[in-house]
Amino acid sequence: MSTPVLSQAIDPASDRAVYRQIADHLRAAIGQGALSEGDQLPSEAQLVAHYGVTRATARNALRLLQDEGLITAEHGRGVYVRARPPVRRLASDRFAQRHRKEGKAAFTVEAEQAGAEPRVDMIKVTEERPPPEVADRLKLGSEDRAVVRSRRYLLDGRPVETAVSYIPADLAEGTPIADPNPGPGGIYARLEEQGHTLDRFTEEASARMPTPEEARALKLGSGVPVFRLVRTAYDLDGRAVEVCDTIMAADAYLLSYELPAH
Amino acid sequence: MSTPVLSQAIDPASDRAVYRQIADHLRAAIGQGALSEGDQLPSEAQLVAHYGVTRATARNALRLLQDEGLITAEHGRGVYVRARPPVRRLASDRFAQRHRKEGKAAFTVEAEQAGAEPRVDMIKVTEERPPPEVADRLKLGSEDRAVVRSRRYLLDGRPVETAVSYIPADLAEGTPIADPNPGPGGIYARLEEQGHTLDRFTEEASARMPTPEEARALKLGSGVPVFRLVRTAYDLDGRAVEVCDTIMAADAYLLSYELPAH
DNA sequence: AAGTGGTCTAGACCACTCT
DNA sequence: GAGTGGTCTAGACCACTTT
Repeated sequence: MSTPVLSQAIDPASDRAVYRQIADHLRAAIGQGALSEGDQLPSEAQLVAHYGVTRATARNALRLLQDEGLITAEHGRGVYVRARPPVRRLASDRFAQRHRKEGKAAFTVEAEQAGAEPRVDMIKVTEERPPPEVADRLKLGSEDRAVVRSRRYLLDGRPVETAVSYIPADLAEGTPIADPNPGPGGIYARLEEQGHTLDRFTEEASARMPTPEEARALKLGSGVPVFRLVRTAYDLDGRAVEVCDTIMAADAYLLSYELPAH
Repeated sequence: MSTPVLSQAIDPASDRAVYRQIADHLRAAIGQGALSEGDQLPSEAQLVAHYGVTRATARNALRLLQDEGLITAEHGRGVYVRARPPVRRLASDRFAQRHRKEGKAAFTVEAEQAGAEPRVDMIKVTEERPPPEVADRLKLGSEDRAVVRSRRYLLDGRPVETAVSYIPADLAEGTPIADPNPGPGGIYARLEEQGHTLDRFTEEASARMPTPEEARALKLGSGVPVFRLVRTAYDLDGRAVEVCDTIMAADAYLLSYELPAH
C-alpha cells in the first residue's frame, strides 16, 4: 500500500524536534482531509522507513497526536484518525417538569428521542456522610448523612456518563429513594411526591483529564477530557434537595445554556 | 536528599506494565498529600536508581502523569506537582445589563472584582465571510459578510482566554464596532445604541484538548484541556446580532449556570 | 560544573489482530 | 505467520537551570 500522506521530508537543520515535524505532517494531513475519520495512518514501521528514524521517534510523533485527541492506536491493528462519537446535546431545559411528566427519567427521554437504547448500570446505593463540597451545597451539618446513589448510563451499550446523587437522609426516609430502583420518573418524581416541588437547578461545569478510574468506567481513549457537572436541585422553599455529580466524556457532549441579558 | 515518596517497589510478576506501576505510586503519593501542589517529584535519575529501570521507563511513567494533568516538567529544573491556577467562576448572569452599565466590558468588571489587572492583547479586526457554523447562527446568507474581532484576554499578564466575535456587517456599519477599540462598554454597548437591545444569549460549551496554536496562545501545559464557548447574542426582535467563539484554559474556569425546573 | 529534562539511536521481546 | 502496536534495555548527545 502506498502512503501518499508521507510526501514531505523532515528538515534536519530545523530547531524543531524531528518527532514534532513528523507529527506536524500527519496533523496537517488530518486537517486538510487527506486522512479522514476512521482512516488508518501509516504504521510505525512505515514511518521509520519513510523518515529514516528509529521507532522511538516515530512513536513519539504518534503519541503527540494521541495526546491532542486526534488519533487512537489499536493494539495489533493500527493507528486511526479518531472518530468523533455522536454528540449528545444537553439543553438547559432538560430537567424541566414537562419532560418529566410521563414517568420517565431525563436520560430515558433523551435517549429515546435520539433513537438510542438507554441502559443504567453499576447502580449502588448507600447512606453516608457526603464530602464537604456536597455537604456545603446541601447545607448539611458535619454529622448529617445523605443517601448516595451511584450509577453509570449507557447508550446502545456504550458508557457515556457516570453520576453520583446525594439526597439528605431526612428527605429520603420513607421513600423509595434509598432503593436501587426508585420507581417511575426517578428520584425527582419521588422528591416532588414528598412535597418538595422542584423550583430551579444550578449547574457548575468544569473540564479536566480523566482519572484512570474514570477512563476505565467510560472507556475513554487518551486525549479525551471529561466534563464534570455538579448540579444542585432546589425546591420551592429554596432548600437544596439533591446534588448530582456527573462525569461525561467531553467529546460526546455539547452543553447548551440560556443566559439572561437583563 | 531522601525521597520517602518512593517507599514501594514494583511487582515484576504483575501484568501491569512497570511504568504504570511507577506512575501508580507517584499518583498515590500526590493523591494522599505526600506530594502537594508545587512539590518536586523524584528526578528521572532517582526513579531509575530506585526502581532499577532505564530512563525510558521512568520517563514513560512521568509522561502518563503529565497526560493526566497531574504534573508539569520544567526543562533543567525538575518535575513538579501541577499548581492549579486561581479558578475564575463564570456566572450565567455575567452578561446581564446591570453589569454593563458603567461603561465597562464584562471581562474588565470581573477582573477588577477579583483584584486582578485585566489586559487585552492581539486585537485584530477584519471583515470577512464567517465560517458556516457561525453564518448559520447569525442567519446569514452564503455571501453575507461579518466584522470579525479577535483578541486575547490576560489577567496579571497571564493569558486566560482567546475570543473571536462575529457581527453581521450591516449591523456594524457606521459604528465603532469595526474599530480596534470599540469604546466604553464594548461592542454590546454599541449594538444597543444602534437599537439592538440585547434580550438573551445562548451559550454552547464543549471541551477538548487544545490545538498546538491554542496551547501556545494560552501558554497551556500538557494535560490541560480547553473549554470552547460559542455564545450567540439575540436582540429584542429575536435577531442574532453577535456570535462569540471563546477558547479558555479549562483548569482556570468553572462555568456556573441556572436551569429552569418548570 | 553538576544536575535536570529533551531528543534520538539500535536493538529486543511481547501481546494482539488478521488472514 | 506476518504485521501491528506495547514495553523495555543500554546507551548517547543536547539544552536548560542552578550553584
